[in-house]
Amino acid sequence: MLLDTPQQGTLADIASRRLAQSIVTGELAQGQKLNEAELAERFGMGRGPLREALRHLEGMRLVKRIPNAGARVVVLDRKTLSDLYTVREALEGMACRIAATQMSDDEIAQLSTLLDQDEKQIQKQAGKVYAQSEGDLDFHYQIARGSRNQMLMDMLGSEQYQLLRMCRYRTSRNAQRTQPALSQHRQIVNALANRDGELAELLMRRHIQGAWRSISEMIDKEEKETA
Amino acid sequence: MLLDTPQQGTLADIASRRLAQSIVTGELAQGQKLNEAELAERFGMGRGPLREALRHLEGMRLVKRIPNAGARVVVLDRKTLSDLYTVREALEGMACRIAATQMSDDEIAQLSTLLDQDEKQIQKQAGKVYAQSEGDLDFHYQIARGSRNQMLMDMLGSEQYQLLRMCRYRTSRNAQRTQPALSQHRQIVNALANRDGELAELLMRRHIQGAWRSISEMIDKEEKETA
DNA sequence: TTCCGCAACATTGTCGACAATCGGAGTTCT
DNA sequence: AGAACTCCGATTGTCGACAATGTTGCGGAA
Repeated sequence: MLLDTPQQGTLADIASRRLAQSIVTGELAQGQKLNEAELAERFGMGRGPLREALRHLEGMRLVKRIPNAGARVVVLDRKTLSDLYTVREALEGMACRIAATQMSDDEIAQLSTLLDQDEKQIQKQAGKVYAQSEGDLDFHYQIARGSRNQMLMDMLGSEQYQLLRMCRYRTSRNAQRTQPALSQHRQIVNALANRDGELAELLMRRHIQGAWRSISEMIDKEEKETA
Repeated sequence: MLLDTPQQGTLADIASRRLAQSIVTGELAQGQKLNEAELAERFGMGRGPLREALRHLEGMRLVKRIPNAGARVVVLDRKTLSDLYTVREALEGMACRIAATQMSDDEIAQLSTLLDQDEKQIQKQAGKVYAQSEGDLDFHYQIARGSRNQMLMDMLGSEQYQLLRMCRYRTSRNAQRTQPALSQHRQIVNALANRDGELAELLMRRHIQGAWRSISEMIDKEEKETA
């Protein structure tokens, strides 16, 4: 995978990664209070590095800190997710537009190969998960890289995709949107291959809007079940 | 001003704000090494809170940290600024599109009033600075607020605008772009008043592209002078 | 009974000291 | 002379203890 960060630096960095992992996978529930002393002990470190990690996660929007009252795991309610997908639409649309002029033919071909692999995996798993899987994120991240825009890559990579993964862990059981998603990916690659940035941006934005509609419906169902 | 943060919380927050201010105004030069002990003493606090502040500033992209080697003020080279303006174009374009459907008539009217004030100030100051001034940022921030998208507001407010202000302090002496900028702002307000989100987005994107071209030329001149 | 205040507890915020690591000056070997 | 090695000072990373702040539950008064 291209999104994980195996290299281990300071304790604060390690704590940051471990916490991010726990939050994304749902091991730490949304809204859960994060006790500094407890976490520090669990990770075998002092509270200093852990506090720095919390600051970092706050910047990544994975936790919300309230002065003198501690940190809690962020809660992905409907509004927050809606906002997230809107921002993604803007950023990935732009990335896609630029990628159409900046990516090499080789990179675009690799992107196509990636989709072939995904398709095989889908058939093997009988349409289990795709738009919910890491393969999808790889596709999007490769396009972000294609923009050659470091800030764009940072924003999409280190913040947004973590939140997306978090959202997916929460709602992964349901949701079958693999076929339309794969088809849309193919269209996007076509536009990139034709160096049509405007079309590529349009398609990417539509793709993300579609993903949001799918997630949104899923949230509706869940709310009805819960109620 | 709507962008400053007068409320004082923990020492780390105070340090963060003071450092951000010093960096944005150029009091701390770009690329300058930030010594923890020295800064902690200057601010009259321990190194703990200061380190947390540095983590926070790293998240805001105002400083760059290298493990075991300290933190330095970010350097806004041509590529970084180019990336920044591209991201801004995407985000503010989206904000503008949504604002066209979400802002109240009253808010749009206030926006228009804001421009009137700016115009007066320009005439008084004989076209001194505008696209370089905080008035411009106010305009953009009001539109971000109009999107009703908290994530968008956070990104534009706490990160991007700080970098923009930093860029402006660096290049404020030159650059006269007040008239076209004001005119473009007026066009945008018109589109908002007509509830034409698509046009508003287009105009905002052009406006930011124009701003980047202006900044870019300025950087070119500076480089020639320096060389 | 219910609401308010107060006190004891739990948690966060801060500091100073110690350990680990990095960069550089001086030295030595080829 | 140039390059690499080594040691030393400086700086960052980490920890444990203390202070400040929030929270909780108990008891008393209306």
